Amino acid sequence: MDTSVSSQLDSSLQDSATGGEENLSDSNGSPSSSPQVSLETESTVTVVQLPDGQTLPIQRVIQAPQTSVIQAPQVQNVQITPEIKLDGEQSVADTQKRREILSRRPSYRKILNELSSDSPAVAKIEEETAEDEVPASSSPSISVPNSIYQSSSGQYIAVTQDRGIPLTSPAVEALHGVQTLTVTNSPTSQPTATFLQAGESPQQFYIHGGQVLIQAATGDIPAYQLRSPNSSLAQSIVLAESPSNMQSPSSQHAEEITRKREVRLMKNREAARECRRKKKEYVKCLENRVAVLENQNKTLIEELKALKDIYCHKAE
DNA sequence: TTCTCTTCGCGTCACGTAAA
DNA sequence: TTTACGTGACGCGAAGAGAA
Repeated sequence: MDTSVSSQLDSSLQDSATGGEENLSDSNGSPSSSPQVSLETESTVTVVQLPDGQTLPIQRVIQAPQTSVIQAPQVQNVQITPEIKLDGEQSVADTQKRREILSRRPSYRKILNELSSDSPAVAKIEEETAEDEVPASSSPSISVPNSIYQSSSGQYIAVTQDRGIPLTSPAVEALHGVQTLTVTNSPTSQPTATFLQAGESPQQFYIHGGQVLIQAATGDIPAYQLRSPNSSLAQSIVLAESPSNMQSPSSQHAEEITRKREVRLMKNREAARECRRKKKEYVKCLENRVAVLENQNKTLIEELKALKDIYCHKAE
């Protein structure tokens, strides 16, 4: 199942063999109950230190086969960020310090990518989530997801694959019922952004990453929630007035502030979603790593047992 | 069936960091 | 210095599980 085991053995060997920073719970019991063994290799003699303080000098009795986890040819240092270590004895007084540490922790993408550079079996987090975003920059044709969205007031907006978007929504009353929106690719837009123009209507629909920003010519600035049938995620529509139809400068300023705030919230919403996704991936990766290290620990213990048996057998 | 608890995901705020 | 971004923390609601 886990093909990453062998590739990760080398990199994480030091940690488990020397009782490194990671506090792993073995399947046999707690780390304190499992034997702690340190190996010191000199030129020809290997000193095996047992948990009871006893040391066993082994003079090259056997050569561990190449597959042995002890004979790791290229041991790499695995960066274990100390922030990951959870210390149950942390006092309340250290909360602030801990917060500082946590806030300076590199992003999950960075951590995972570092891990993956140590061991290629660890999947990298892609720079961008390409699964649900439209590669507008790579291709002039834009594929709009075939989705039906529902606003918070129960209105439906259908997005069809032939780039037309028939709308039957009072939310866009200026469109007078069913209209088709043509998709235009703004040269200045972001790669994943799409502008929609509603026929001859001055209304512009700005679609980015599942979010729709509607520029309305008239009316208030209601906020709508969109629901994609493919996901349960509620997505918001922000209606922003076009600059051609402004009232007093003060209200214009207020609306500008409101619009900026809505855009910021929308972006932050997306960012939070992405951050959670990365965090989940990161946690999954750590869990895999724990499993691998536990496995290694087990193997090392068995190997040590075998070595002891051989040694005792020879000593007799 | 109803209530309670737990888990999960979301949106928002606050803050730190890196880039412009 | 400003801006954009990433992320921890917090609160909320929905969904599921278990008990009464």
